Parts: sequence; structure tokens; C-alpha cells
Amino acid sequence: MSIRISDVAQEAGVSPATAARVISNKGYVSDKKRAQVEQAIKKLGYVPNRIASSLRTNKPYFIGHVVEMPAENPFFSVICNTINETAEKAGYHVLTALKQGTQAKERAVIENLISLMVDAMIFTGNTASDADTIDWIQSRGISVVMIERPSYGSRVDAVLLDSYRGATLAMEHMIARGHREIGFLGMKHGQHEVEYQRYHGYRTALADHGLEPGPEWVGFVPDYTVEHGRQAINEMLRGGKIPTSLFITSDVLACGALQALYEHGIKVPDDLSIVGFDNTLSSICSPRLTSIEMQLEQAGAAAVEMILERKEGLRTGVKKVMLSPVLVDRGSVRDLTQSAEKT
Amino acid sequence: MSIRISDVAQEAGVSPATAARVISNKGYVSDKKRAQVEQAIKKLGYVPNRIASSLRTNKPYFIGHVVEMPAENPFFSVICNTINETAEKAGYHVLTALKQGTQAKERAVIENLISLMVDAMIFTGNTASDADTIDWIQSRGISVVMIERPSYGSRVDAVLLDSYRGATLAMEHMIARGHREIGFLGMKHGQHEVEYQRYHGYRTALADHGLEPGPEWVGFVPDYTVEHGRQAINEMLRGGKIPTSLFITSDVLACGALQALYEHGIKVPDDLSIVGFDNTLSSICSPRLTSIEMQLEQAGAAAVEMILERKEGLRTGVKKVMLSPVLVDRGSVRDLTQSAEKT
DNA sequence: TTTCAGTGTGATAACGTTATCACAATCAGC
DNA sequence: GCTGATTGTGATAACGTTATCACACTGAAA
Repeated sequence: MSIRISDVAQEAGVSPATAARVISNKGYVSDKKRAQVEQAIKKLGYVPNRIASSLRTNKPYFIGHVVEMPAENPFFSVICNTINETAEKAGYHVLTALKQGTQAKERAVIENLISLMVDAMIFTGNTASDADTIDWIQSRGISVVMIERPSYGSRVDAVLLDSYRGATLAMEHMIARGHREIGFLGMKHGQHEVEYQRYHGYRTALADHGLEPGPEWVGFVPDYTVEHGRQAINEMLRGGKIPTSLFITSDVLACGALQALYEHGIKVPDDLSIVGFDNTLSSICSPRLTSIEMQLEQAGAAAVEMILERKEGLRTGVKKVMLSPVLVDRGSVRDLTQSAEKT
Repeated sequence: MSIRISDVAQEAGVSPATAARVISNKGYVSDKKRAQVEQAIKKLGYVPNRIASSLRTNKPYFIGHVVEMPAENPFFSVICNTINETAEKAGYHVLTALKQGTQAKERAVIENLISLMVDAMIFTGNTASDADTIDWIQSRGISVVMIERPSYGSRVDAVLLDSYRGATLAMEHMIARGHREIGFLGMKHGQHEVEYQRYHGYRTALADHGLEPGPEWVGFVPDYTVEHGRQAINEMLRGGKIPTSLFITSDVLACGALQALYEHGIKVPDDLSIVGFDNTLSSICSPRLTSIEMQLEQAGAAAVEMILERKEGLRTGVKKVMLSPVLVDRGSVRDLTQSAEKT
């Protein structure tokens, strides 16, 4: 069924060793024999068997990627795409393992990847794995990179997205445009450091300007889904008085918010200004929203590059990369300073 | 570095063959030795090496998935998810290969998957590969399933989504609610059979009711993107008179359309009714749209099951599965018959 | 006691690749 | 014509697994 390197060698009238040298471009081969082998490869349609090669060399060129990918939220699929692209360029193949949340499940996924001999693993988003598991993986010579999972201390490489800075950018944007009544919609931050940073950035920015949010303008949801965003805003609207602007820490939530506002006939940005977060759906919804680009593409690429660095022996110490977010202005924040002049 | 089956055997005081029997649950092993081996596995943290196993058995339990996944359009990532899930349940691992469009690129991706010894390949969406390439893959004993790629005739298994029926459902929904002026926004259908079916369903439904669309109400875009949807509607609005409803053959396009309408202050469904297609973004946008659910989840699962059928020798002939779409009503079509009564 | 099926165990040889040898052959410099 | 480096080639042994033998041992039927 499958064509082996020895078939190629036979066809070309050389030894398997010589054929192997041609294929891997290593060692000395005369021009004549090289040409013979290349022709045989073409004729037989030979494709090297990477599985056998992996086994022999102990270098499968596999990177495992553990991630949860909700269909509704493109946040993670963006990272998936860049990881794949960057890895492919370096000759690695990405084994994406979609986990389902629980710790036991994640353990199974990790064992699966180990059984496939992965050179490295990337973990994206929230995890249930404890530090012992991470140690166990690393003890097998598998390098580990965490994306947006800051809680493992100094034992692993990590790519971090500066959520605090992101929140600050959003707030500065709104405050500079004259907003003083700024609401917040985000995710409950129990152990979620990242979520806390977004809220913390919000409160700090307000405090820096001597502002305090009305308590009815701050909402927390258990999860980033459209439906939660919708419900939260509906509840806020039931309260009566609304702020002049809202900082929403996820575009998915913001989409839900826009639905509720649409139903109530509240225009964005005329009646209410909004800044979203992560810049994933903000160019899809209507109206398009000003949002915080968290550099997801760079994050995926950076993770892969950190792995390559280690593989090539360029680095042994632990490295943390912190990416700086950028505000993408799509005009969903009304300029109150201008309109005040006009009236 | 890695713990081998022989290490487990030594720890348990048995031969590697016996340890292998315990691990693979095949052949006779006494309860006593089984217990010893199981304990040794636990103690050493042994994880079987699937690469070696694949090589030996010639059954890697890999399914390759060739697909293009634009970040903006969740259509394909939904299919990815179910393929992964279904395959994982059957003990297969999915190698997702993101292709970049050109024929040469797709060929490289296919060779890559062959080198990984995949048991089967799934192709989703438009491809550049010709029939020869598909024959070549199959000649290596690799089974092939096409999702939403109808043009290969009778040589390969395929999962088809009934676009014509989907269009019919959308049209019946609008016509039943009294709409007679129904516009169309879709993709150019050069060789794209699927796209043609959607347009064909639209025209046929109209004709069945003795209707003809105003020519300025029919738009074609080169690609399913938000921006194209937006531009197309902007152009339609420039024409002046608009229809009472629009059938848009992709939710991504519909999202762009909603942006244009929002900017012009045209309310959905009060001023204009819309039915979307594929039901991917229609619960995210505002307002939420009535859309045609194309059964993407079932499609992915069906593709995997067709592969399993073949592997288990339950089938040798070519099989085509046609999935029937369903309309999901989210109220984005105004009932003109009722409002006529009211006035 | 012999026979035979069933139960239990270990040695061994592959799967397709590649790293490491060993050994020629060539050619320059003395 | 000898040394030593460079160039070129093939045999061979692994990588970790598992399928196939071969060979025991048990208990029951003849």
C-alpha cells in the first residue's frame, strides 16, 4: 500500500541509505545518484512517512494546543489560526485538542497529546490543570507555554495580554470625550485574575478622575455569552436612569448588549456610547464598536516562537511576554465635549 | 526520557508481551499479573506511545481535515468542532489542516497529511484540488469524504447541505407573511454549484407565485464578508425604493447588511424584513435574524460516521448524505397580512 | 493415561525511518 | 608512492510498539 524509502532506492538503483540522504538533504550524494533518486520519487509518488521518522528521531515536530473553543466566541479561534500558521512555517504541525472544561477531561487531553509525542504544548484560556500536572509535562522534556493563563507563577513560559492596560485605554477614550457616567459590564472575577484586571482598570481610571460609578451601572455575568450580555443590559434598563457610556469587557457580551438596546430603541452612540473588548466581533455587529485589540494574532505567534527558541537551545530560562493592547476607534463613543459646544 | 512498555514490564516483573496484553486488553492475562502491570503503569506514569503503535499497526487513528477558516465566518469552525468531537469519541484524533486557497497549497497540505499516515481525509468547503488528486489519495487506501463540495461526481463519499431547499424555506416564510417584493443578496455563482442553488431556489419560489424581482433588488458579492454585505446594501439603498424583505444567503453578509441599515435608520423588521442563511451569526447580531439552519453539526458528525463505516468494513460503495435545512424563526420577518388587517 | 481445548506466558520479528559505522575511491601535498 | 583529508556508498541497528509464534500448564472428556 505505502511506498517506502527502500522502494525508491530500488527504483533508483541505489541503497536505501543513499535515498535517505537525498530526501533529508544530509551527507554526500553524487549528482548522478541524486538525480536518479529524485526521478524515482516522482515516478512512484513517494511521500515520506513522518510517523516512522518521528519515532526514529524522537522529534515529531508536533505542537499540542489545548483550548476550549465556543462557537459563539471567535476569541480563541483567532489564536488557533495564528498558532497554526506560525508553526507550519517552522515545519511543525499543530495538534489542536479541544477540551471540555473539567480537570479530568483536560488530563485526558494532555495524556492524549503526550502519547502523540508532542515536542511542546500551548495552553490557551482558562484551565483546570494544577501546577503538578504542568510539572509532570515538563519533566518529560515537553516545553509548555501558557497564553492568557497567568496563575502558574514562574515555572512556565507565558504570553500575557495586558487587560489592565486595555481597560485603561477604553476608559481614557471615553473620559477624553467628556463621559463622566460610565457603566461596566464584565465577567465575575473569582479566581480569574484576567477578569479582575479589567474591572480594576475601570475602577482605577474612574477614581483617577474623582468619579464613582452608580452601583446600578455595574454588572457581572457568569460567562461570556451573547445571552448574558443581553440579560444584563435589560436589567440595567429596568433601573431607569442609564449612564452616558458603557465599558464592556468582551465583544460577545457587547453583542448581547446591542440586542437589548436595539429592542429598547436606544441608539449607539447617540443615546449611549460603548467600548467593547478583544476586537473580535466589534466589526461584525451593528453598529460597529470601538474596541480594544488584544493582539491575539501576535500572542499565538509569540507562543510558537518561544517554543522554537527553546528547541533551538537559544534559551533555557523562563520567559514572560506581555503584549500591549491598542484601541481601535470605530466611532461608537459620542463626543460630548463637541455636542456641548453645539448646543 | 520516555517510559517504555518494557520499563513497565520490568517494574511489574513480567515480559513486555504480557504488559502489552494488559494495555491493549487483548489475549489472556492472569488477574495477578494484570494487577501488577496496572500498578506499575500508575507508579511510572506510563503513557503509551501512539506514534510507535501507529507505525506498527498501520492504523494511526488520524483523520485529516482540510478546511479554510476565516476568522469572520464561523460557518466552518462549527463543522470543525463537531468533527473533532465525533472523531474523538471513536478514538480518532483530527489533524486540522488550514489551507490557503491555491491548488498548489492544497496539494502541499494533502501531502503533509499523507505523510502523517491519516486513515481518512475530510474536505470542507471550496477546493482547488482536481479529481486526479482525489483519486491519488484514495489509491493509497485513504478514504475521502467531501462536505459541501458537490462537484466530484460519484467517486467520493459526500455530505451535502440542501441549499435549494434552504432557499425555498426562506422564501416560503416571507411569502406566507405577505411579502411580494423580496430582494436577494448572495455570492456570485461561477462554478459554485452551492451558491447557484441558493439563487435558483429564490427565483423559483418567486416564479411559483408569479413574482419577478426588481433588478435593483438583486445583488451579488464576490465573497462572504461583512464588508461586502454592507457595501451591497448601501448600493441598493442609493437606488431609492427598497423591497419589503430581503433574502441574504449568508449570515456574515446579513451582518454587513444590518450595519448599512442601522446607519440609514432603517428598522428591522419594521421597515425591512430579513431572512439570513446558515444560522451562525444570526443569534449574535442585532436584531437577531430568522435564518436557515443548515445542520452543520450533523454534517460534521455524518462525515466522521461515514469514515468509520468504511473502516469497519460495513460499506464499500460510495454514499451521499443530503441534510435537510430547517428555518429558525427569530421574528425578523414582519407579518404584512396582520398589519394590513390592523390598518 | 492419553487427548484436546482452553488458558497463560515469553521470544521474536516486523512497521519505515535515520544515525552510525565501516569501507572505498579520489585527490592534494609532501 | 605515501599520508591524510574529503567525498561517496552501503550495511546495520535502533526508535516503541504489537502480531505471531512457540511452548507451557490446567482440567475435563475419552
